[in-house]
Amino acid sequence: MDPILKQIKPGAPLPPAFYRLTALEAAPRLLGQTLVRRTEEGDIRCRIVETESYGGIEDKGSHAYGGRRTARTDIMFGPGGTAYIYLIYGMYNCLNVVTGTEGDPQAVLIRAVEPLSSADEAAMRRYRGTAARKPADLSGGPGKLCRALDITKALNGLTLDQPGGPLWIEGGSMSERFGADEVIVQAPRIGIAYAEEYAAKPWRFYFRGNPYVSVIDKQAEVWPGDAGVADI
DNA sequence: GTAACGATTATCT
DNA sequence: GATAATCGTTACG
Repeated sequence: MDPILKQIKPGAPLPPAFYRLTALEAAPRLLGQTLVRRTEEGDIRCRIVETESYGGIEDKGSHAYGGRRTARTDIMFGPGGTAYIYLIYGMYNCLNVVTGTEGDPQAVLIRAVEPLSSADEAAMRRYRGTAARKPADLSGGPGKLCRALDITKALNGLTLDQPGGPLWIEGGSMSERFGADEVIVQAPRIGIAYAEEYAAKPWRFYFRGNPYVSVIDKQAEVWPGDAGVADI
C-alpha cells in the first residue's frame, strides 16, 4: 500500500503533508480524490480522473521554467495547498493544485473530473451551457472542467486544504479510487510541444478507460505506484 | 509601448 | 484533421 495514500481518509481534507509533495509525486495521487466546489446553489462534488505534473524551475513545460517568478506565477512559488488558476488562449481557465515548499514552484494541472452523482452532473451541465453529448464533453479537459464548476481567476490563490471555502479537496473513497478494473497510467503531457526534451516526459496521469479523460494515449504505460516513496 | 503567443475548445471539412 | 476565437502575460526596447 502506498504510504502516502494510506494517510488519506475518505471525506476528510487531504493531510497538510500531501501538499508538500513534489508535483510529480502528487499528480498520480490526486487521482480519485474529491474536488468540492461550493456555489450559492449548493456543493458540486467530483472525482479527479486526469492530472499533469508541472514541477520545478528546470521543467521547460512549466510557467515557472527558469525561475520566472512573476505576478502570474508567484502563487506557484508559495507553499503547497493553494489554487493556481490562469487564463489560457484568452478564453479558458485552468486549475492547478500548488504543492511543494516555499520557493520551489510545483503545480498539478487538473485535466479531467467526473461528477459523483446525477445532481452533481446536472449542476455541471447548467454551468457548461452547451449540450455535452458524451462525458468528456462535460468535464474532460482543463478548460471544460473550469466551466462546468464555475472556476475562474476570482478563485486564484485560494486555499484548497480546508473545507468550507468555494473550493477544496477531500480524500476519495478507497473503493472508488481502486476499483477492480481501475488502473493508473502515465503518458506525455498535452499541448507543450515547445518544451523540447520535457515535452516527452510521461507526466500526465489518468485512469485507464475512464470516459471523462480528455485524450486517450494508446501507448500509455501503467504507473508503477509507490515504489521508493517515503512515508509522509 | 507593443508584438507574439499560449498547460484549449468548438466547429467545420 | 484544420482552424478561428480572444486576451492576459511576457519579453523586449
